[in-house]
Amino acid sequence: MGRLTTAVEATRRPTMNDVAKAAGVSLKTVSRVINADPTVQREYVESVHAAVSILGFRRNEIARTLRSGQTSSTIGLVIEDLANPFYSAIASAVERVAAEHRTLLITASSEENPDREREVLQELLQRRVDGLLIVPAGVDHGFLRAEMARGVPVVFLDRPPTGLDADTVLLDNVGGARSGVEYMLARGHRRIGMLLDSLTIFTMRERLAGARAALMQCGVGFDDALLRDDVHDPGQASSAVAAMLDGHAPPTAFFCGNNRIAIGAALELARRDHPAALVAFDDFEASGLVHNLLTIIGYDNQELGRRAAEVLFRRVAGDRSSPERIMLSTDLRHVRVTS
Amino acid sequence: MGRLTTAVEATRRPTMNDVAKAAGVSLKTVSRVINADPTVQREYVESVHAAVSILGFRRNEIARTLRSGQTSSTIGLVIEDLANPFYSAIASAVERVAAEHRTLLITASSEENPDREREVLQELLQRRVDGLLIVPAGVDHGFLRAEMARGVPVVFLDRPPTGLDADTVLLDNVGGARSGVEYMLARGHRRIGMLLDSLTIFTMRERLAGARAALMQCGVGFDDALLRDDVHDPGQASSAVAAMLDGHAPPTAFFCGNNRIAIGAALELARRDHPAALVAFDDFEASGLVHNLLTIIGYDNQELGRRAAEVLFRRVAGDRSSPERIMLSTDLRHVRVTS
DNA sequence: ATGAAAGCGCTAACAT
DNA sequence: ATGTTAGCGCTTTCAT
Repeated sequence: MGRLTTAVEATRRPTMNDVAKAAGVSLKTVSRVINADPTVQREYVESVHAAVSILGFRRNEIARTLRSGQTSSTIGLVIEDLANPFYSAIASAVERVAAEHRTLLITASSEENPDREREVLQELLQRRVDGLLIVPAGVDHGFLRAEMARGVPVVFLDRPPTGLDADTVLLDNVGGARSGVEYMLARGHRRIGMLLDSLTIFTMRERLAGARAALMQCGVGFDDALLRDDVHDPGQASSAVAAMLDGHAPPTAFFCGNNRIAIGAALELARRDHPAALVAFDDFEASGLVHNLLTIIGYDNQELGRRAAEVLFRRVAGDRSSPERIMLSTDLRHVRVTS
Repeated sequence: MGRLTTAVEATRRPTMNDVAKAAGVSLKTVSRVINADPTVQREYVESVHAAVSILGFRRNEIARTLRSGQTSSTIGLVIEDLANPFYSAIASAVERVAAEHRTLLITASSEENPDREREVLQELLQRRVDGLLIVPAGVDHGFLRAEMARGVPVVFLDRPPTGLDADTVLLDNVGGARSGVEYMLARGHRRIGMLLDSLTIFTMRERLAGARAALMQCGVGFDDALLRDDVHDPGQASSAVAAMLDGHAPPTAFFCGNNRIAIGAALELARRDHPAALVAFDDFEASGLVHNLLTIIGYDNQELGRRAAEVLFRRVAGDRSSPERIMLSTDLRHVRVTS
């Protein structure tokens, strides 16, 4: 018998009412104690705390959020893929800022799928998050306008929104790419292979534009034969490098649109012991292992997330000034100067 | 006047009641339509949908969760640091499984701080998550027992819980380390430097034990002078390697407790053009850039998160069988065979 | 300083 | 097939 009753029976979770009964006070007094309202007798405070601890009471945030109307102390971050270090750096920085505001972070991956992105945004809005941070997968975000009007702050990172005016934090993609390519040109390179992910991605278009601008300004011109887009991973980057090196008039340098492309390119060069130079967007921890001349177009990769989160929490706190556009500058990091 | 009233006024969010009025039906009919209850006249279904779309109604999940009692369709993952690729791989895999269950993921970093870990767990429980996945930072988790009895499933990953019996998914740290070191011994290495993060971390103790077992079994014995623990990042790993190589009777090989240590060690060897061999836990994307003989003690780094999440959702679905202990095997990956 | 009553937005139980 | 009533666990009036 005893064993039966003490066995795994889903013990009902104690509510404030249970605590009130146990402590011999009213429900409201419990609420006051839980919320550290100073207008409660010390005696009551103590007995409530005792009851809380005995019963294992834990306030139901769901109920609190519903009644008090507004803040769920939760924000949502929509990115492409948490496994990619670029995005996990953003998530990590956002989470840190959120913690300072006693807010939890829901991370959701869109997997570059606009439909999935929309779905995930709906789910986040249904949960009444206090705000949204979005690395847009590129569709129209007009459907968020109504939510924003209802007071849900939305901040875009890394890529601007489409069909919507909202706070946005971007990198200086054009400037970074331009100065990286200018550096290659200054070192005498004239044939620079361009390795980019899909040009449907805003950052890739911008980086290509910056690179092109440098080439044009220097009078070298832009050779379409040296461009490979839709390079999604290191393996494809390696193949692209291999193909270009095996072709006519191979490049003497490569511009890599992101760090995974840089790793793939460096691997192929290492395999061939080829001396081509590399200039690449995004730093990565193992960059020092590259034996070729390597110039990184770098930036503080936590700053993107941090700045965006800061803007978001300013909005959550009530700031209704017009949308902010922040552009983070990049710098050249000469990882390996001699090849 | 018109401009004033249409200006940014926090439009109240429409409720089911508003929809009901707009559609000329009862609240409950709206609820039925929203929940796709088939017992509603087509005519009503249509007018409700119309009202929903005109008003921009979005069901309040907070209210639904409160009333229907149980599932918030949210789970929590507590890790050390989202910026570390080891953890972001876990988070990514968990998120994928969660999405299959139409569940969102709250990620929270403990930053290796037991107090923070506890805080974060409290906050997650207050939000009534459907379940918890924890990479424990190493304190006593007995306080979770009451929650588990109340039906909140908890699964531990990468490290076992303390003071609690619960589902746990681990890597074969001992076996992996042992076979890695055995391989080095078979290649003739007798002085193997050991680079590990803090030995307060379960995985580090296990990996050390495995390495030690291989050394003892082979009759080489364990030399404390070759052990460096508390190696937290690549920089410290580089320094440790430098110090050992500059000392008496330097190692001819290094055992690296994780991938960040491996990167630091490889960097130092590359700087010196030193031929020491490396054997390292965890694969990393840039491992191919290492020029030394490199053997990786690898595993499917998404599997840890995936398996743990699968167990969790089985529990959420009601499985009350006794706690499961899953151990994932490792394999040796010979990244660079000739040095 | 404390408590009683109402109600957040929704769903469950029970009519009709 | 539809509506009415009650109530999830809490906070917010408003009394006392």
